[in-house]
Amino acid sequence: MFNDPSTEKPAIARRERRFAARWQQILKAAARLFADKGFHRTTTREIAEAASVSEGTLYNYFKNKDDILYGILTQLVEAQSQTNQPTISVSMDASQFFTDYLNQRKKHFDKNSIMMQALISEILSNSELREQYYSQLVEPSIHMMESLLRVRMAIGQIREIDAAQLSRVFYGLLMGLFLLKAIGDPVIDSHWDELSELTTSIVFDGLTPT
Amino acid sequence: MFNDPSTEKPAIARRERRFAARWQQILKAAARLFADKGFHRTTTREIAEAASVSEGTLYNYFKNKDDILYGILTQLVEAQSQTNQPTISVSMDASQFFTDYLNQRKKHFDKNSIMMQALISEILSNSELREQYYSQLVEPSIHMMESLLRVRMAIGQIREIDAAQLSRVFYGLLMGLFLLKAIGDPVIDSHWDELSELTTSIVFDGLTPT
Amino acid sequence: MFNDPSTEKPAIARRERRFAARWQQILKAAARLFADKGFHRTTTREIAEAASVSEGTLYNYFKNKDDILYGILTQLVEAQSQTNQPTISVSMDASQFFTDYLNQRKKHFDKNSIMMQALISEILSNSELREQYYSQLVEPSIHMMESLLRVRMAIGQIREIDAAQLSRVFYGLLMGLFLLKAIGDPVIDSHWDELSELTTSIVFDGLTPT
Amino acid sequence: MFNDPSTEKPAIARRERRFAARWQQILKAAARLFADKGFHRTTTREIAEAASVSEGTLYNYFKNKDDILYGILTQLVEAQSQTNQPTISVSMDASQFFTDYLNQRKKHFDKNSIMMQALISEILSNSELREQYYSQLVEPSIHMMESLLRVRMAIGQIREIDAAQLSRVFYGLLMGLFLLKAIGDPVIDSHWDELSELTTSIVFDGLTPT
DNA sequence: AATGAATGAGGATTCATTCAT
DNA sequence: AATGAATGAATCCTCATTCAT
Repeated sequence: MFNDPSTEKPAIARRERRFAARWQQILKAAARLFADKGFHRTTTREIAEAASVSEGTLYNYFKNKDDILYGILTQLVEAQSQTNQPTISVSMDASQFFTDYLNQRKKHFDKNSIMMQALISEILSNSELREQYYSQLVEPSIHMMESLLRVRMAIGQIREIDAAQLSRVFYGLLMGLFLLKAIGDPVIDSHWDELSELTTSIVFDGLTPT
Repeated sequence: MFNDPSTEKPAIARRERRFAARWQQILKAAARLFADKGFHRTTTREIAEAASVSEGTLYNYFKNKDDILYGILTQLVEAQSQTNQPTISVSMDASQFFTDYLNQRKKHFDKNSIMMQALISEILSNSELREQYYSQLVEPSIHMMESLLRVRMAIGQIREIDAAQLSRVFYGLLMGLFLLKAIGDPVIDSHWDELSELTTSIVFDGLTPT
Repeated sequence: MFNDPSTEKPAIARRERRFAARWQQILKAAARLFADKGFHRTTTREIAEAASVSEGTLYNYFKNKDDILYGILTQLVEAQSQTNQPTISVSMDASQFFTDYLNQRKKHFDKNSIMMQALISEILSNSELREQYYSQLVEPSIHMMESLLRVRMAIGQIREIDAAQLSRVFYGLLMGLFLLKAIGDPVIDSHWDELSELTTSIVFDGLTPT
Repeated sequence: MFNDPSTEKPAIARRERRFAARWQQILKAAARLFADKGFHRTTTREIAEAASVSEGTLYNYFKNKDDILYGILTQLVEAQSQTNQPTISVSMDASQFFTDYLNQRKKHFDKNSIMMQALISEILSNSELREQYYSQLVEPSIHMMESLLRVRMAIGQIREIDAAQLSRVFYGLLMGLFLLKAIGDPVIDSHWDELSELTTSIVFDGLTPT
């Protein structure tokens, strides 16, 4: 009788929004803790406290502790899919494009660094998570990079190299720098913002003196 | 009663060798398990079983479970200090030298990959271990690379770039490729042996078409 | 949402009562076991079983196994502080007063004998517990006894003796008799109720024949 | 052939003496540790170290850890049986006799206080040990005291009181004072040497003012 | 939907005892 | 007879998960 869709749907939407907000709130708290002390050293009690909810409530939003980890992955995938698209203009100068691309990746790292740090450690010791991480985050990135490189090669802006390998080398470089930062290297940390240009300079012009 | 060194010292030496052997045996077993399922998902019972000793025996060789981790680190440090020395001949062609260096690092990675995988995950979530890892393994490597680069710059074999940053970029590249392999990228895996040359080619000659 | 104190406070109070009840329930069970087989021979599993809770629940009420011991001490201190007050009427005949006092202590012993037996053994081998026991239970008792004695001396009901030492002798006597009972002496056990009078008779009239 | 008893027996005796010496050495070390930290908090490794022998050697001298405790008891029983005899002279003045007796007990306590402290805690939580302690140490002492008292009563030196109970009261008093000292009462500790006279004075002359 | 007490399986660690050398 | 490494049962405690309120 009272089921007026015009009032009911907003109610559902509101509930969904509330749910999503709480979900995020828990996720954020957990990510911060995972990044800080690692997944296994973080207790559900700590997560609950940090998220200002009770321990029981966690289980209304996540199936179990592992599920929070997968939630962070999902979040990261979404973040990346939003960042990736608006990147390229073929006409642009190749090295400028490359610097831009690196900067964009760096921005993405910076913005999501807590979630990435929350995951990275577990990725290396949890094979299921690792596979999902690879197929949902790493592979798409590499594939996109690969096809961008192919385009540049096709129009002669960069020389012909195995694009599959080249894209891996670049992706590896990015991960490596991120890792080195995470491990606490002071030089990387203090020059974090100049690294894109340095890398571009190395990669495009080479080390051979002119 | 009669402290005949010719009989007593060997007895002590034998004991020491037995101790070292057992220590290694446990360490190896633990490293394999840590690399496979992570430190926290590995139980002391599993380590004991894999090392064919009793659980109690573990504690005759290691203060606690964490101590095994530090033992692996110690082992890695030793392995690296043995690998690092015989590196360079200044006269050599710069890009050849670079390829050799990468190959040597790669060999080191390959030989100690289990121990590295055993550590890497924990490094990212255990700050004490991380600091030790950085100061005992990463920093020395980077410093060595840095001084090698300075020499090459001084003699004009490579152009002048901030050596501190450059060495980080290279070290990051190495770590990143190792990580990408650990994460299971098939392209990296199947071309693992060609990567040194590819990387040298990129880094020295650049991507710009000639 | 509406913080109606009339409903909220009782809820908290109810929780507190529930907590206190469980706390007591565990304490009682533990005290009985400690008194019977000693602290170290009692396992947390046994305590849990005897208290009809799970092992984990113990740790919602006590920080660790030692903490149960300190809980028993706390309980004893409270019991004593309630018993101690209603003791004296100065006008009373000195030996009558003394008998009354002994009887009162005896009643206290009897009522709390399980808790005392639970503690006594550990007190002798755990210095921190011993110090707390001394300062919270023994010393106050002795001090009270001492001041009572001083009053009686002042009004000439008992002769002048070092009150500090005298009160220790009495307190020691009480402890010794309690111990002798705990050790299982049959004579003490069967004459437990007459001991106050006997002791008074010895202490006041002396052993010298009249 | 070579079994010349005149040389063999001393050899055996020497071996026995060596055995007894080691046995004592271990016992002393253990008693000190038990007295200090309690039986359960003392490990066999600690005993071995304190006695300068290996852990395995302990088991050549004692069946198990408990057996060391019974060894201490045995030692104490011997010590007491040697102390007890040369005590009394009926002719002596009763209160002098009593002071002497207390002093002798006190000396015994002082001399064996470490062994007593080693045992006392366990006695209260180990029923088998307690029973042995009672029948071998407490009961004989009480019985001796009782018969001494009966003699004094018979000759009219002290008035007629139930000797069984009286001897318990005295024994309890002694134990209580010892306990109070063990618990760390400073007054008892600093007046330890005057307590015999004070006690005699109380017990013989009573508290009633003359 | 939220709470947090209760649960109990699981895990690291200790330690008395054994036994090969 | 002495040693001390090896053993593994036993124990305390933690923590993810459940469920009654």
